[in-house]
Amino acid sequence: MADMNWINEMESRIPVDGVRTRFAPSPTGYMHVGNLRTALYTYLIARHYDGKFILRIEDTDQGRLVEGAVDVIYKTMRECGLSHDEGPDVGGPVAPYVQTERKGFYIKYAQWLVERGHAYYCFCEKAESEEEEAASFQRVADPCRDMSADEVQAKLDAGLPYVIRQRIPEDGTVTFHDEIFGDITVETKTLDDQVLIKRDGLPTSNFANVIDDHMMGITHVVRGSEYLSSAPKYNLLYEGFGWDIPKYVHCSPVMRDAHNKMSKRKGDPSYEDLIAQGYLTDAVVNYVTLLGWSPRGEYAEQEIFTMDELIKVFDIQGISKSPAIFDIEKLRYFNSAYIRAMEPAAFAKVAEPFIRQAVKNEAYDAAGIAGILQQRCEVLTDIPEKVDFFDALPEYSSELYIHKKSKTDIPGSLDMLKKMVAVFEATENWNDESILAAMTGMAEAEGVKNAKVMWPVRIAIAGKAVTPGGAVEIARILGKEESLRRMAKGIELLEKAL
RNA sequence: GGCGCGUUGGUCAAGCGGUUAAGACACCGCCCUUUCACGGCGGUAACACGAGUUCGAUUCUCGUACGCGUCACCA
Repeated sequence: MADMNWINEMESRIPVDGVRTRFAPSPTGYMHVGNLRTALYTYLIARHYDGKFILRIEDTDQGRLVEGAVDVIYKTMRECGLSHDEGPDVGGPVAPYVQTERKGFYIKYAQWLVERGHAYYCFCEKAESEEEEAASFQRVADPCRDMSADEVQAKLDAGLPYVIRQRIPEDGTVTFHDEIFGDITVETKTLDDQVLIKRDGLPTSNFANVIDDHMMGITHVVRGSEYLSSAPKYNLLYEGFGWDIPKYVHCSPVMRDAHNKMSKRKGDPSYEDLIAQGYLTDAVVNYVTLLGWSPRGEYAEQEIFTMDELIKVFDIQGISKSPAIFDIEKLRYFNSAYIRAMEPAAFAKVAEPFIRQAVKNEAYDAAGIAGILQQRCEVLTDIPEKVDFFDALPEYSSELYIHKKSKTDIPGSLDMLKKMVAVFEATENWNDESILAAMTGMAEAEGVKNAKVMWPVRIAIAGKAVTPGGAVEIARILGKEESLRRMAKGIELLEKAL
C-alpha cells in the first residue's frame, strides 16, 4: 500500500474565508446565451457577497479543443463587465486554472480513492457504440468492480490500458441539497460507476470538477441543471474524500422554444451574434439576467438594472426553477430602452458606422442624423434602411402625397410645394427654428393645419412615407439647396400626375 | 424504460393558505403629434388535470397528463 498520508501533504486547498465562485466553461469557440447567463449569475453571487470570482478553463476533452476559443471567453467576459479575480490570464493563489495543466493532481486523488475502496481500476473495452449502450438502458455489473488486488496489479504491470471508476454503494440513498431545488434524494442503485480517469489519463469533467472546486475553495457551484442528475455522485465523491460539500446552484436552461434549448446548431444567436445583429452589450446582459431570475422586495417592479444595481439586488432565491424561453422581442425592447437612455453623443458614436453604411455623403452630419434616430431605433442594424433616402431621393409615387389625416391631396400638395419653395428661398438662417417658422407661417397664412404644409414638404424631400424625424429635421440635415432641389422634383412629379 | 426535475396569460414573471391573481414584452384601442416613433391612458389574455388536508387552496400532500434533464472514457 502506498503512503495514505500523501494526500494531506498535497492538500493545497486555499483557506476559505468568504464566498468563492467559479465560471468553468469548456472552450467551444463561442459564448451561447445560456453560458453567458451562468457566468453572470456566478459573477453576481460572488460580487454580491463580496467574494472572489474565478475563471477556470475545462479543457479535458481533447477531442473538442477549438483554437482561439479561450480568447472568445476572455473577450466576452471583458465586454460584459465580468471581471475575474483569478484565472489563467491573471493567475491566483491556486493556479494553474486550466485543467489540462492540473493533470497531475487528478490521478493521485483517484488513486487515493482506489486505496480507500471508493473507486476501482477498470480494464473493460470501451463501449462498442454510444448509441448501442444508450439504447439498452441496461446497467450490467462491471466485472472489474470486484477484481482482486493481485489481478489488478498483474494487469497494471502488464501495461493494460485502464480507466478508474467510482464505486457507487449498491444499497442506500444519497441526499443532496440544492439552493434552488431543495433536497433531492435518489437511490444509489440508480447511479452508475462513472469514469473518473479516462484511458488517456485525463480526468472526466465530473471528477476534475470535484477536485478543482475543493482545491480552489469554491463555496458555490453554479452550473446548468443538466448536472442535477450527477450531483448525487459528486456528493459521494466529496464524502469519500471527507470534504465539505459546496452549495449547489443549478440553473434551468435557456430555451429557444418550449422543447429545445438555445443552440448554435439550430441557428440561435450566441452573444457575439447578438452584438453583430445590432444589440448593445448592456441590454443583452440586463435581459439575460432577467431570463430566469427576478428581483424581489423594493426592486420587484424594476427591469432596467445597471451591473452595480444587479450586484446589490441579486439573490439566489430569485432564480427560477423552470426553463425560460429566450424572447428576441423583449430583448429588442430592452435594447431600445438602452439606446434611448444613452447620452446623444454616445449614441452618435455607436450609430455612426451604421449610418455611414447608407449615407456616404459626408455633407450630411452623422451626429445630426443620429439625433433624429435615437428615439426611433430598436437595434443598430435597423439604421441603414431608415436613412437611405439622404444619399439619394428614392423613386416614389405621387400617391404618397395623398394623406387623409393631414388632409392632403395632389393638387393641394402641388400648390403648397410651390408656395414653400418661394418661402424657403427667402429663408436666411437654415435651422430648425427658421424652417419650422416658415412652414407654420405658411399654414397660418393659408388658414390650414400645419400638417397640410408639412406633409407634402416631407414627402418631397424624403420620398418615403415613413421617415425618422419630420420635415423640419430632414430639411435641416439636407440643407437648403438640396431641399429645394428635391421640392422642385416633387413639383415636377405632381404636375405630371395631375 | 429507470431515476430526477418542472408546469401561473403567446413570452418573461410576482405570489410563498384568505388578493378584484401584480408588473413587463407582444397585441388591440384612444390621446399626444409635421410621418413614424417616443410618451400617456385603457383593454384582451393565466393558476395543466384529479383527489386529499383545511373553515378556505394558485400556494401544502398524493396521483395523472404533458414537458425537460440524465442514464458517455462530453461537458
